Amino acid sequence: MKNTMMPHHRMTRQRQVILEEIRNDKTHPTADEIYEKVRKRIPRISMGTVYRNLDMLASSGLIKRLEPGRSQMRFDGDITDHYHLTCVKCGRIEDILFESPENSIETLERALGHLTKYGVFGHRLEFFGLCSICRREEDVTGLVSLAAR
Amino acid sequence: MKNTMMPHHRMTRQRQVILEEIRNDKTHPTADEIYEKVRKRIPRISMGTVYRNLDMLASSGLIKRLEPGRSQMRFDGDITDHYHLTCVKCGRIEDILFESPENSIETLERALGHLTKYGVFGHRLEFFGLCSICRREEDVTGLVSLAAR
DNA sequence: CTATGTGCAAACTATTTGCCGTCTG
DNA sequence: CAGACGGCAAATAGTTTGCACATAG
Repeated sequence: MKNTMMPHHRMTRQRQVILEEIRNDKTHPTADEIYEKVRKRIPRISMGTVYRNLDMLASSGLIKRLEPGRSQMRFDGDITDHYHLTCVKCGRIEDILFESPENSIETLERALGHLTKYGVFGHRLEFFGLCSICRREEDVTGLVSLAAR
Repeated sequence: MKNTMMPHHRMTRQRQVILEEIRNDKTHPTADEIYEKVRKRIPRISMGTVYRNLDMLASSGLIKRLEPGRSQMRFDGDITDHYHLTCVKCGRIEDILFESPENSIETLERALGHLTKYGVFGHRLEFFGLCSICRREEDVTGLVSLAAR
């Protein structure tokens, strides 16, 4: 009752290396950042191969495709459920790990759970703010005035 | 204590018509959909002008720029706070108006409110499911199996 | 008047694809 | 050894930009 006519996927060296590099990268890299890293190990690899593999790996669930509005796609080797913070200053994407007093994420997830009853199967929740690096630079200097996006 | 060196914006006919067309369109149109509509009223308008004005209108807050991952930008003349449902089948974007028993959105917003304490200024929350049109087609036939995205 | 905006066309960026030879299973 | 895959280069799609003229305020 499964795998009827499913194309068979091979684990080529290219695919293997791409997967490894994404898994070893906590920065949510773009396709060309991945390309550069992989190229150090497989110099003649092409961008087309990288994209094809990113597609394949994402649709088979081995990696996650992030889709920040506007800018390019980014990829995440961490496929466990978590949210991201997109930095409004530098564009970097960080994981959000709230162990807040209010357990906000749990409240959120509970609320989101209710929605599935109304025809919603999934959601994407993204946060905007300053990443840890930009927060440091910004310091007490000035608070960022943020147009809601 | 304001408007120091701010460029002055003119309300040209092009800008006016673009704004009108977006405001009269509940479908969250793409740039080229807007272009086609505007072209019926200003035949010689160019795509460049449409894009420049969409940028300007969005950054001045007169319209909202939606940024569905992958696909093109879409725009919304309704700038009041609301969430969207992106149809996983046809890509259409609908407004979500939950007046659910659990008041899920209120719970959500309350939870999201807490996060601002932790350096998050804004968020984007998108839902995935079937839009009203595709829901009708799908009928009782088959439930969509949805990879979490 | 003059800075802001327009039309046009060319440029750009990220991503996708066709072709054909290569290699995995 | 067949079908999946890779390299290469060209093609796309969406969006942006430089330029010279037009126009709102």
